[in-house]
Amino acid sequence: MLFFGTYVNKVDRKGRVSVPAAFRGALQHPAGAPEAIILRPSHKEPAIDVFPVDYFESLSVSLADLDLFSDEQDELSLTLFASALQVHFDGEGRVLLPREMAEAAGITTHAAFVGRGHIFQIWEPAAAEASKREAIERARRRGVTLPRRRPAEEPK
Amino acid sequence: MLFFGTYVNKVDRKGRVSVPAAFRGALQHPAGAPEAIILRPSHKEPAIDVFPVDYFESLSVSLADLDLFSDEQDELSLTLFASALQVHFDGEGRVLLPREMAEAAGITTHAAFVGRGHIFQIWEPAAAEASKREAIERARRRGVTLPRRRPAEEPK
DNA sequence: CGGGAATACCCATGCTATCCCATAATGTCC
DNA sequence: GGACATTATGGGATAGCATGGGTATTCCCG
Repeated sequence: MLFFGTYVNKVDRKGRVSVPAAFRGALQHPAGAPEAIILRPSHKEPAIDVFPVDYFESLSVSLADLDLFSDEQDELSLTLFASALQVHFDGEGRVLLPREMAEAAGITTHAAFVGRGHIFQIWEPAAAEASKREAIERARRRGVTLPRRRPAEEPK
Repeated sequence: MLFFGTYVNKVDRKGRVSVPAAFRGALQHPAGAPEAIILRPSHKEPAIDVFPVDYFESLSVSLADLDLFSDEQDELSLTLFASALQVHFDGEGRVLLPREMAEAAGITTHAAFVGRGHIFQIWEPAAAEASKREAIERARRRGVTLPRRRPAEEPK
């Protein structure tokens, strides 16, 4: 399932937000209602990356193949797990935004849920809007098309 | 179950700290509440490595695959077992930090619990923060972010 | 053996997260 | 277009968590 579109929801005074129903639907847990999601501060943008639990687990499987005390395992496990958090839905489909992540993303009263395919992000709405605009502008200037494969790296 | 996230808890004057509830939950002991964990000074970082008892036991099994009396077996068994300690939870989910390990990690009034997948670590909070930041920075520079497969090796 | 320290067990407390119910707004189906 | 289901939101009550301290017990050193 993929995550599409942008939705802005309110953050209540307890720090809760409803995850858009469209996204909850895309989370379709095998056994009925989705239970939880994984949050992680985005390392490139002032936003929170959100992973479905099983997608995140597929990322972490590769770690199990690495030798326990290798440098590689060390570094990856630290970046992957140390700043990630699992949060659970309440009965109404809301989650509690971890204070620290919300602050880092500048989120206060409203949160923008931005679909990005296999994952989605949570932004401060104005920042999300600005970033989107900027990305579109950059893409236009560059004449980006739609590569079917991942480009080697960005020019800059 | 995996260990996620970073939590900072207070060390009381008797040297006790609450293990974060999220971690206790991940310890899921078959027979109800988790009983104990294994602590070991990390040999690469100023921190305490923490293993669930059964995971630690599974490590010792793989150790048995190495030739007895080989240098490798010798070295590993020494580092792995000689300085390891088992500590028990009290009724409130706290453990007593062994003085020596706490000192070696520079832990005084606060302890940071850092999830790393199958294990977690206990750090002095500022040191944990610094190390995490560094690892993320290094990973980003290498372009290794969230690999789904084991990266062959870094280009550079 | 006796005394002191370190440890384990117990209870108390403020705080936060979670559960549960209520309501308004929106969308859907026939 | 009207009845109903779903969604987003709000708030009160409760349970769980982190923390503090008192006290009994054990261990060790003399």
